[in-house]
Amino acid sequence: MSSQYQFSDIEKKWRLAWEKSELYKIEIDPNKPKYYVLDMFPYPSGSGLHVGHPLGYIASDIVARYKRLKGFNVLHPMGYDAFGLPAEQYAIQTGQHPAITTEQNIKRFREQLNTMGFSFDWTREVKTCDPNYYKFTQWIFSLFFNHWYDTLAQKAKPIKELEQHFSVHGSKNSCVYPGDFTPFSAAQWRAFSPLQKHEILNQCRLAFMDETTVNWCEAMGSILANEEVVNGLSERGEHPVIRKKMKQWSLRITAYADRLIEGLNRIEWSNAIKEIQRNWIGKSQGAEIEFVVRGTLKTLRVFTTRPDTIFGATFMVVAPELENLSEFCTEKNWPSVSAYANKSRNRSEIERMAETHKTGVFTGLEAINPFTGEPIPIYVGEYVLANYGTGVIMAVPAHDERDFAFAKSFNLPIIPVIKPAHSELDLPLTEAFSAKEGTCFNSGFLDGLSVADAISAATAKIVKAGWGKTTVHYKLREAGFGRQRYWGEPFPLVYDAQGIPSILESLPVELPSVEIYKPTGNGKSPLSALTQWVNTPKGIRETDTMPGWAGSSWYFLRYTDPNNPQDFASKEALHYWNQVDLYIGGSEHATGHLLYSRFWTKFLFDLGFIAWDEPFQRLVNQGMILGEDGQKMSKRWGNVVNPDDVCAAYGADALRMYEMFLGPITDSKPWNTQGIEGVSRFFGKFWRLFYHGENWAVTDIPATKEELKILHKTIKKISDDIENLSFNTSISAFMVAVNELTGLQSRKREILEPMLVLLAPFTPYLSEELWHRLGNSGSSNDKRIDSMSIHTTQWPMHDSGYLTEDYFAYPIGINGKTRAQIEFDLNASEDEIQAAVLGHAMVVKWMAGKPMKKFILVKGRIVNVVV
RNA sequence: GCUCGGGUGGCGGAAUAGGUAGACGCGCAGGACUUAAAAUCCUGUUUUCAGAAAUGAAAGUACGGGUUCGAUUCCCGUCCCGAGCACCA
Repeated sequence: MSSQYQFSDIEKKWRLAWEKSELYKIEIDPNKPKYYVLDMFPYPSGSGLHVGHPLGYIASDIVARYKRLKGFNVLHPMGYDAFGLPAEQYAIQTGQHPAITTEQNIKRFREQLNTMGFSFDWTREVKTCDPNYYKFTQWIFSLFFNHWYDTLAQKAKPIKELEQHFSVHGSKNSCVYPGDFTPFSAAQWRAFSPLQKHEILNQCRLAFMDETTVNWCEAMGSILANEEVVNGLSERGEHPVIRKKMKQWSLRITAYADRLIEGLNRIEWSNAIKEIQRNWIGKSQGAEIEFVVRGTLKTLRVFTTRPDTIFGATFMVVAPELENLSEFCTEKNWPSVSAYANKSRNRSEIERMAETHKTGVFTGLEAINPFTGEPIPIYVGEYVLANYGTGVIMAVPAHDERDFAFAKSFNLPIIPVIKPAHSELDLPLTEAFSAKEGTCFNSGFLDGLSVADAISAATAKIVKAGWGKTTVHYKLREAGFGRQRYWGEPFPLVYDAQGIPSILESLPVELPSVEIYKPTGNGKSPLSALTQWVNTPKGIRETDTMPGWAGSSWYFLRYTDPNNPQDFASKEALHYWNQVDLYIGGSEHATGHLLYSRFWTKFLFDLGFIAWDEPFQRLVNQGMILGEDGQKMSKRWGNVVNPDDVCAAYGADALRMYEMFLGPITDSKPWNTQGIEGVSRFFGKFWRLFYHGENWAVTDIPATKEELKILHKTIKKISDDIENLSFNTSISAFMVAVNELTGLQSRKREILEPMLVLLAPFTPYLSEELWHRLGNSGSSNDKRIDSMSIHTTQWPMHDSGYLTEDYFAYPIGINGKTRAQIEFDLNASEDEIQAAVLGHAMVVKWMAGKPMKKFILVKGRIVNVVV
């Protein structure tokens, strides 16, 4: 056995030993409290890892190991989000089946993870592309299909119950979300054809077919989700994206909008992520108001959050995409209006956003402002969006910047109705006064009211007069759930001759093999070419596949019981492992995965499958590790550091320790290759506490009070720091302790053995090795290595008795400036201390004969003399 | 533009129920060991001024104010950086 620290031999030896003994395999154990610590599901890319990737895994592994040592039964699994575009793109390029390349990537990924010494229970590995897994993804989809949302009960209910309701009561009191179908009676329902029934039920199902404007990317031959489009270009590849009507499956996430906002108050996530989700859901409280179109029986319904400004509404604007646009236009004006509308419709998002000034066309019609009775012109204008609110606005140019700009270009009247509470407006206005505080004027019965009061007063009047109602609108859109792609979960359904879908009960519906992976270009997936597969005795299959986020929206539940063939997870496993206690991953998933997972969790909660409705109790977003030049690590900049190289040169323990030492886990910070030397030197120093030259130097001599103080101070610090995920400071504490012990030439088992346990979560290999060299090896015929592994021992308790001091060297300040330091017994009285301080030569000097005004003593902290 | 974070040595960063600013590490400088180098170890290292030195003084946590015996920490204003959202009525 070498007296030197030879990390490569040590790490290899223990890696094999741990694997052989299945050290990290866990089972339900009702006698132990559970702890579930999870890393975000990685996509097994072929390009390998850089040192930034494992950052979160190292942090979660430290917590997992710490919790185990504290006596918790820790669930710490790993798996792969294996469906998705990159594997498919690779298949298109190389003609290799994505399942094969994905499997190769997974193998390599797992090797890299194992090198770094993570304590994953690999018997629980899940892959979203495995039929044994996606069988349940398909099953959950069928649950969405078979449920509707009851707005009164605020939960999902079986569609059968709704059909029952319809056949007895018709649509009356059905409380179905969103419920904007034409009302019908029970008799009518019973008389409806299957197709008519389907069309109504489709408007109720939580998974439904939606004719929507989608983001169509020609280059990729697919629809993209809103979050996959950045500034009118595809996030991946930066291809142009246009808007296109398409029928596809969607999930009715907006039914859960309120609960998704509310739940944020009950979870420990960063403010940033909560705020992003709130913005994304974009709830606004307001009113819908009917404006009569002058000279017709028609009305235009607007949505506004500022009914207090209605006396200043001087025109209206309708969105060009509005279906029934022609109804709100005179015949004479129709040619110019429809020309404008067509142009807008065909313009891409980028073009429309690039437009700096407001455009529009007069419709020739006027509406009556219900409050003033005055007619106001109706325009069609691109700046009004069809898919938000009602697609129609009342424009108040004095108090809205966009309306102001529009009024300026069309020379429309600008009537101010709100002024600052304690000053006057400068008239004429040069810009909109859009503050949400102020006082009403020019506003009839609202004059003198504050904005808040005027909103309630105006709303009350609107409701009382029957002009409208209070409503809530959301920015959140329904979640498009179809991709015209090959490498994803097939939908478990077929359509009959009339196009009515029905669920296939026998799961999984396996993804068939194809010859050509490339999208067809006509908007259909490669599966549509497989006529034999598509045509079944029961009907025609859906050929879209599910999006990448389908499998990742529930994988954390599967880990609790990953090999269960009957259920997505057993009741017992779900009950025992419960919520994820700590979830670590990047913040880029704020509006995708993290929102969808919360949605699915709430849905499964409604159905009674799980007893909690938030998946991740505590979420931590790790920062990025930048290249040494301070730029993002990428091949393009040539600044990528490969963890394999670091492990080979310094060892996995050093990589783990150094990544944690760089700075707070949540911060982005640059990598510095020289910095890792510091960690290496620390290992050397620590090792030399055990070895003096060639010789083993640890003794059983009892430790001194001073040594015990160092140990217990460190136990307390490390325990607190891990709980707070403050790993950088715990590593400093280790270094301080080792420096102090080296100074004392302290080589006692009583100190070093607990120090090793403290270090074990950070440096699993080094700690295990020295633990065994200390003699914790059990008998040679003991086959179960975990009975003697440091990773199954107990975390030391700190004894505050060793930490209390008898004396403290007080800094003595004169008017707040430290001028001297005097040691006092901590039990000394204030009078005693004051007398001694005032008699001290330095104090006398700095008081310079001036009288003392005040004497401040903070016990154990500071003394300050005020003169 | 709006929202949320954040500005501390040459660098990564410590320290906030208000109490000795700069822990720990990197880098740098000097020294020990060595024929020499590497490795290792030791010492110093916020800035300015005075001093040969020990040391002493002043300033200092983006900037300007305020509260306080005392502010990196709390309050007000300004500037800068990062992230998110962005015609959402």
